[in-house]
Amino acid sequence: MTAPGSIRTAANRYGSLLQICCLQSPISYSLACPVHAHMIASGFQPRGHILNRLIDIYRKSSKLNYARYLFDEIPQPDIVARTTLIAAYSAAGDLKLSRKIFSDTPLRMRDSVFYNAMITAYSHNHDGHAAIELFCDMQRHNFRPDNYTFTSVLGALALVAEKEKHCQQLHCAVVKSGTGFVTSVLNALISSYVKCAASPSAQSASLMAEARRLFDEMPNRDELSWTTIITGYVKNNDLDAAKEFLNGTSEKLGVAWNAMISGYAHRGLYLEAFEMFRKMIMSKIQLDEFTFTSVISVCANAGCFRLGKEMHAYFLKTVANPAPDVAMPVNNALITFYWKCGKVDIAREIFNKMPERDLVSWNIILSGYVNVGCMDEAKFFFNEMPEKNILSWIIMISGLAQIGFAEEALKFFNQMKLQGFEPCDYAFAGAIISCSVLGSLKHGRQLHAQVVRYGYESSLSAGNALITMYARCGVVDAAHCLFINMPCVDAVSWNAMIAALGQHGQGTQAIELFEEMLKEGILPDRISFLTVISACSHAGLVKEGRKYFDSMHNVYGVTPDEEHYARIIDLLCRAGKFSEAKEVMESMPFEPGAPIWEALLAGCRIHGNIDLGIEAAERLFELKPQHDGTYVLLSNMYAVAGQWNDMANVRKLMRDRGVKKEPGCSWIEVENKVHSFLVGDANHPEVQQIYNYLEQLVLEMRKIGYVPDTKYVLHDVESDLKEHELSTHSEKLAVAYGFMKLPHGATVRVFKNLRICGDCHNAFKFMSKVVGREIVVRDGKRFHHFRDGKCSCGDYW
DNA sequence: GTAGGGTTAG
Repeated sequence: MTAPGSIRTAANRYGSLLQICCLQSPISYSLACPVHAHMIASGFQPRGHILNRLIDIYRKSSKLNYARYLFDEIPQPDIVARTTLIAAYSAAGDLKLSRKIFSDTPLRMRDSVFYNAMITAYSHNHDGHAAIELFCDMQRHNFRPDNYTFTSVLGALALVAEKEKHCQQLHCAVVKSGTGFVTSVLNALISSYVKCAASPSAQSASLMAEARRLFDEMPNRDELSWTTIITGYVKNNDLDAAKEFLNGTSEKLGVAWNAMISGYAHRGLYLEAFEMFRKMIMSKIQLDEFTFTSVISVCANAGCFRLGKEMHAYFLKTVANPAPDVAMPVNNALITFYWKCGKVDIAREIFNKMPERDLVSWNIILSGYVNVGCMDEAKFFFNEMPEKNILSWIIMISGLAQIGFAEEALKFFNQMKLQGFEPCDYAFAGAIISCSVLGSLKHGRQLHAQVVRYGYESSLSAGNALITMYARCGVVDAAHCLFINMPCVDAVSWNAMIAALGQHGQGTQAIELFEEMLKEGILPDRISFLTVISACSHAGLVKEGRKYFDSMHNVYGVTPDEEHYARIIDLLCRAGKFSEAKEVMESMPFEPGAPIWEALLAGCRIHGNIDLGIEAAERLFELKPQHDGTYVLLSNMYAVAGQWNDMANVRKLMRDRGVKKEPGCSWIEVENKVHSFLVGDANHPEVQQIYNYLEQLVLEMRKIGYVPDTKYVLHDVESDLKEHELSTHSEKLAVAYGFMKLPHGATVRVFKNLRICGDCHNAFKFMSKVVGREIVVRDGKRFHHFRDGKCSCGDYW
């Protein structure tokens, strides 16, 4: 046992030694360890400030277990030790342990600092309500709130729904407490008003005015006051006001400069962001990882590859040997930059070399692979992730949906829910888009109901996805109704609705909507022009389509790209205006690629323009020798013209090159299940009943004038065999199945992967009359609504 | 022993 007289000496020595450990930067765990070991070996029991210092060293060295162990060993830990540990666990994200220590502490031991630490713990761990409640609680127990209390509890305001009410109440409490002139408290109050102003549907102007009044009347302003008001204006979209304040101070406010750069970046004002960065260097403001992160992200979004690479080099030069937590966000931005510039390999290299990665790093590399369509790589990273958040799932779901892997996307959506993630509006959007790919109206409607139940009715992403879903499932009226009732819409919503009308052959209405969008002051983007020109093309509105195409560059400054040219050539060729189409092709500032020749070939097939068709096909054979569509279109053209030898040659060429024709497949949703059919299907369990039903139906149709058009059977076979083959086309089987199984009178909605066949198109007109119900067919390109013997496309397709 | 501002992923 140590003699009583030497305890104090020992305590002093240990105290001094630990102080030396604390003075190291970073705090030296390796020095503290032997000191602590010596205490244990000599039987010295640390108390008071020695104990607290040890706990502090362990927590700052991320050795929370040791800190906890020490704490548990003490019979009566004092309030300082308790407060330190609450803060330590809170910083480590363990709110449970913080709360345990808090509630294990008897009321008579507590003080204001102790309460402050717990309020901060709640605030840092996203429980705003608990923070506010504890603030009230401490006052009920007669603990006086101080500067720290107010800055902490005001910080928690951002997390709660009724910010404004709480903000005003806390403002009153501040005044009552006598801390209303303390700079730090005023800074926190200003920051709270700013956050209230920035929340949606708030009276932003008056709240910002209040923030401004507080700032103007401050007796003393520090750097933080300036930073708070400047970033406040940035958050509330008033970059000009922010700039004015920044120019109005001589303080070197790195944080405010960084906020301005990212403010410009978020609004797509890349030039202003770069200008800010340049001025920042000129003003000799210290650049930090936040600066580089924002600027590199600007380079990524603006597509400035060379500048981005220079920034990369500049960062490595400016910040030598950055600590992992400094380098991480910059590396994350760099990974985004490289994959957005098409250099996924470099992105991966940076990812692999990072000493530490966070969830953001993983999500970025995931989106990189999803965006270049490498789903196998994406899945690999997804499975390797040490942890996932909702965004990780959204990246996978929407990525799969976008490349048409709809069933798999829905599987991911369900798996996400099973793993306890509550779907957000973006997750719903991915799942809803998948339903639109599948044509699964029933599932889409169920998801719509869930969107409402989860409170995402007003969400743009979910709403836009729902418009697309209803339209692509054939219910264009529902899409329109949704569009009209959306509380706020963006260019994407308008584009989705214009596309919906266009695909359903309502070209005039599509144009009207496009004009309405212009009147509303929404600037059309490249997608708007793609959709409106397509709408004109489907409806044969040549003059109008031409007008929009010409205006896009001249009036709206949107440079037409290859896709736009392909659509205008499609429009002209469908209308048989081949010389005009040729003129447009010659005016293009680039060599025609596959999309252009494909549009030309499709038009040639419709009008039997064999010579030009051959030219287009030959170019496509060079550009995309493995694409089945070219061979099929060309051989169909020969077949229609009765040139059987030429047709046989094309088929032979296809065989020799090992090109397989994508089989025609049609599907229909019946009672929550998707039934799919191939031509001459023999696999469906009820196929015999379907053939029998069709046979009877065709007899009825013949009575009112239906004659099978055998030119659509593209083999040189006997005529009655041709007729038989026609009657087994996949779309006919699916429609017949719909008649048999759906409730009497219900619209039959059928989907086909390829273009609808000409005889089927004709047959469905007769069927709609004989059976007296509507048939809607979505083929690879557009919709056909058959009603009372007519089709909505007016036979222009 | 306790606080307050800025960044990167859809």
